[in-house]
Amino acid sequence: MLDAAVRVFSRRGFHAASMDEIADDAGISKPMVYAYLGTKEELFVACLHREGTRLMEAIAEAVAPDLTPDGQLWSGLRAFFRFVGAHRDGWGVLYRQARAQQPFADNLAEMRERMVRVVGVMLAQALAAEGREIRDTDLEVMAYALVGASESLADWLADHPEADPDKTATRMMNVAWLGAAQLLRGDVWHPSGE
Amino acid sequence: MLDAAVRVFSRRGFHAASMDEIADDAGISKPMVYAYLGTKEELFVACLHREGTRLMEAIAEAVAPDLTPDGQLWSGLRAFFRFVGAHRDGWGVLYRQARAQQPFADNLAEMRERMVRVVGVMLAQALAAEGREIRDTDLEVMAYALVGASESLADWLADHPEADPDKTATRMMNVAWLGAAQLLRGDVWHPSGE
Amino acid sequence: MLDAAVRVFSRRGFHAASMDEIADDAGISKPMVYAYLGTKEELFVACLHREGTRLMEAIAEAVAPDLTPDGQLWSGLRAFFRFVGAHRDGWGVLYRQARAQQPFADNLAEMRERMVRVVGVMLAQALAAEGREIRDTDLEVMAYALVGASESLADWLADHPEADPDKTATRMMNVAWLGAAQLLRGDVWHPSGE
Amino acid sequence: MLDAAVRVFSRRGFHAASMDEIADDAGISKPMVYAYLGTKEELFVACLHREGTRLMEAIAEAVAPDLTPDGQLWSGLRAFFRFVGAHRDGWGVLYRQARAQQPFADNLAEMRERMVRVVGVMLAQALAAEGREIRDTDLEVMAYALVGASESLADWLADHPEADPDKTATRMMNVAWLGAAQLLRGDVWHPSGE
DNA sequence: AATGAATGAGCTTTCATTCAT
DNA sequence: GATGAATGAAAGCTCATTCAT
Repeated sequence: MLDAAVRVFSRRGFHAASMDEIADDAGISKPMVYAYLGTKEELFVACLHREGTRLMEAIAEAVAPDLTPDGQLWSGLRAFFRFVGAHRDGWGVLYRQARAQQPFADNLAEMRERMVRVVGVMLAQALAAEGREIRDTDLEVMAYALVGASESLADWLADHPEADPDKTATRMMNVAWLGAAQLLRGDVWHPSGE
Repeated sequence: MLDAAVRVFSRRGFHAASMDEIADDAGISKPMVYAYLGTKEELFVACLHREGTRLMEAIAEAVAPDLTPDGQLWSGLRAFFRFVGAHRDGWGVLYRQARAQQPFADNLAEMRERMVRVVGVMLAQALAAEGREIRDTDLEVMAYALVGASESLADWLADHPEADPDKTATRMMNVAWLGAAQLLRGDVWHPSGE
Repeated sequence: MLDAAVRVFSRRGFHAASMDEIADDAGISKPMVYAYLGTKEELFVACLHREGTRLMEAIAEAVAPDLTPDGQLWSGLRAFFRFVGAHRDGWGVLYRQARAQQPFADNLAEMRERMVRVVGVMLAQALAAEGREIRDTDLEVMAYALVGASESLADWLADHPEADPDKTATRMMNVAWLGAAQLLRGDVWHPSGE
Repeated sequence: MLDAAVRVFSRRGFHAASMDEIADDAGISKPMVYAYLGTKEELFVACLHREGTRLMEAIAEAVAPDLTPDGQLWSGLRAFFRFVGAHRDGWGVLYRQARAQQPFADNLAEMRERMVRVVGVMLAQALAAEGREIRDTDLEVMAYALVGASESLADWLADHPEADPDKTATRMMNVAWLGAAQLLRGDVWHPSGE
């Protein structure tokens, strides 16, 4: 039943989507939508929540704890891009929508935090394995950058229907891991002469 | 006068923003807004255009052609994060809004393409300097990832008013450049055993 | 429910009539008006159509094909003036409004054409009965004049609530038929000495 | 200066005409329009008045008191149709407009009354010349019918730019005068068997 | 004397939301 | 329990009308 809502929100965007169309698409009457899922905002949050959960589960399932750090990252990225590839409409637009509609910024922020935390843990483990450490803020920002780069490529993937999710994941891995690997080794770039 | 519009669009989002509120915020009457800037859509495009131009100029001004590749990237990133830090509203309108509102996706896409192209050129120059080359698609995707990571950190910066733009730029540089440097040297990560 | 619309359009004119007033007058809420009858223009066309159809039917019903030509004309005129007398509002909408509002001129023109054609056929039959004939343009203009005279008297009737429709019809018949009868006999007036 | 107003009212209709366009067309600024001619309604009345006066004058000038009754009618009709032919826009639309806009109904009614009275006088003179008389109401209605038929043909003329005013006048004369002549002779049509 | 700039008020239209059946 | 019917509220946009220069 949420499927209809996701479809319509994806197709039209949050504001342009009308409860009429959602009810129609779901094959039930409008009052039922209100009875089961409440306000339009609540409905959107519900969509967001479900899609977010599914994504998280898909990734969590893929990241086996016994893998090496780069193996974990790779598995996670691949799962992520596969999910986006399979739910181009749902994910891409839900995400893009949520980012733009102030009222949902918090819901989204929370989701992103969770992803950032997961990535952060991976990085921390990798660091520990190398016997090195890094400031928490740096870790967070780095994780942010990786998540952001992934989101951006996810957008790119959603806009290029013919693109291959796995290949996209490989590319992201190259950008991410090689950079990260350097950092993990202690190589640090800093502005020269300042 | 566009300032008010940028503020309100950023605060509310495109749809939720009402022309009444924009007029109020600007301290003029609604008909004046229409007289000077036309339709709500045209108004938004005008905001988009101005903010985009400002951002581009800020970056272009910073990137001196006689710098080394990493010097260019660093200058560009620093200018970018400084701009975002100083124009949080503008950034909100530019990216968070425009990305989600179908009608403006094109305007935004064009701008992003320009940035991606600029970054791509930098990378290509660096490659040439090393005597190496890379497939165009890979270049594009890589540039996309860098731009995306920057956008994401920009969001982070916009949400953390106390954060320092220059420090954020440095962090981004670390993620970006070290990773890129590896790639430029020919190191390629690929899924093992698949 | 169209009744309210006809009343208000007749009272205010197309432009000056507000959907609010129509909804009020109908005792329902504005969105209902839109749900049932669509746009203001569509609503007006609907009014036009209904009133026009009613008028045509009233006349068609009255004009029995087995009557003599003057009997037909008389029956038609009587039906016409009775209708106008009974539906003063409707008449107002039909003619006074539609004639002036460019977008509806066509709808009206079509109806008037139908009336002109009917009158033209009557005249032609009468001519044939007398073994005479007349140029088509003359016929059309004559029919036009008769229809116009009738419309004018209809206006007069609509403005004089105490006037008797049948008497008005008789008067119109006198003007119309005696003049026509002359013409049919071949008497033609022409400017002397020119 | 009224010319511009007449042009614009003709082109657009009363409501659709904007004061901006009128001022533009007149080559002066809007406040001047208000200074010289007042409200939009007042402006329209002024147009109506001027056009009406011109029409009346054109007719009055043509109707010499020493003519025979049919000579007077003919001269009047010819002047009328010539005027309409020469001012197709102005007259046709002003008239059609005024008829539809409630607020101006009175102004228009007054003008029409004047014409009816003039025609009535002609008919009464003709009657007197024949030594016959007729009830006042009948006279009025007859005059109304003639005026109405003329208006209708004027509309027709305004819509057929290639039509010849004098020919139209002749046709109207045929319809009008032959019918009237009969009536003047005492021939009266009345519903048979009722 | 003439105008550019400004606005209050109003109109059509659309929805999220709820009764009454 | 489910719905067709209904509405309050608001939004975009326009225009007759007037100041302040």
